[in-house]
Amino acid sequence: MNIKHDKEKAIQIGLNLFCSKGYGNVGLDEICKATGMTKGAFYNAFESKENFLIVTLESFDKSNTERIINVLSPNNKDKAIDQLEDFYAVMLKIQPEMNYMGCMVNNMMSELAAINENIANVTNKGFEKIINAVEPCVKRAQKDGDLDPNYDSKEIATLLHSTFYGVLTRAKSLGSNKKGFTTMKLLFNNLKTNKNG
Amino acid sequence: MNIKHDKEKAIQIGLNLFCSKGYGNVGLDEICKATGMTKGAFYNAFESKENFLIVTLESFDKSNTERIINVLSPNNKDKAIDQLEDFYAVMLKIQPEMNYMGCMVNNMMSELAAINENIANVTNKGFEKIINAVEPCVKRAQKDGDLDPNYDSKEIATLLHSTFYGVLTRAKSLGSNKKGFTTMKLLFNNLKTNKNG
DNA sequence: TTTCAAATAGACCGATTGGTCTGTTTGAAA
DNA sequence: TTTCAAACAGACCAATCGGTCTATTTGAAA
Repeated sequence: MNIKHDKEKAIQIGLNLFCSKGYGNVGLDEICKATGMTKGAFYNAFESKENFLIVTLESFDKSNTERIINVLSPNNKDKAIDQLEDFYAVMLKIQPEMNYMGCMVNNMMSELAAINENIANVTNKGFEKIINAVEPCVKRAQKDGDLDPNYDSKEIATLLHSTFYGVLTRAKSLGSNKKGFTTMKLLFNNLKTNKNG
Repeated sequence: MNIKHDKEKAIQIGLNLFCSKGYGNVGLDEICKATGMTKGAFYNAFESKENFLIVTLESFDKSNTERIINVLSPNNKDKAIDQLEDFYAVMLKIQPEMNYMGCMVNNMMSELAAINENIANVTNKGFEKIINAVEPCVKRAQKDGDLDPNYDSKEIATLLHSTFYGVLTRAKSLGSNKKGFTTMKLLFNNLKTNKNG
């Protein structure tokens, strides 16, 4: 009985639903319909809707962190600062085709952290992981002289991600990522030591 | 019969509830309990829960815009750049005592814009109003030589507010505004033309 | 004082929520 | 082939959702 595969698929579908519609706006019936599961199958695989959210969040966390580390790892072609700028540009670019899902950690943080301590803890840790994944590339950009080495690399990473979340939220609401590119570009231009870079 | 006063009070209470808990996480029973209204009184005063949200959003919009314009208006004491920096610092500082309400426009944008076109329109307009309220002060800071005049003032205002929303969201989740001050400070330091200002 | 529409109270409604429970199917191990 | 626990189907549940409805109260105008 290969149930592992179906469970993973369900997690992916849940991730899409939660990100594009929000946790409270998606009911169990919709989850079951979208995943092709019945209540029986769902509750055999997951403890509760909240547990499903947490499992889904952890799945996002893992794959997202891996992708960031992969995309921002040192290579011989790209400068660190360009990797950073490209990373956010690509993430923003794909939003329309992924239904403006944005960043699940931030989405759930915004919707649920204030009323659910459990989710607050998970999302806070998820945020921290993202920062830690971005930070090494920031540090390299600082060593390259493209970002000011006098600032803490983790704080720069935090600024990048905080701004990006604000940008994603507005893109989702506008149904357009166009203005977001300008905002991120402006942030990078101001962070760079060489303003004509 | 002076119902106007009660209605305004209800709007303020609703604003607090929606901002600190989210729209979907607050039911009509809770609204009625908090405002001291009955269902009868509530539905006599407002068309629906969604209409109540919109009225509440418009109320926030109005008072928020007025406050921004007031706080960021030219005066002989403060430089424009300091007004801007102080404004965001104060807004962040008061978050703990206002139950980390954050910015209602952004909160509702995040929670509802993707599934409710009506709310998306209202929040997009609200966002625009905020930017327009901040922009003149940015322009003065550019004239003062404290912000780079080569950038569009509205885009700088958009960057400020987008970052601030990311900061507010994380502060709410952490239950602490401490890290937020650092992030906003870092943004301002990088935006300023005189980095030792 | 009488009148009457507006305001209010709160029982009530159908729909939906997350979740449970019982019976059935499945498939690997014995 | 028999066995049996895990997986599954889906009817069912109490609680809650936003909202309605009728009876009652209110208070300014006549």
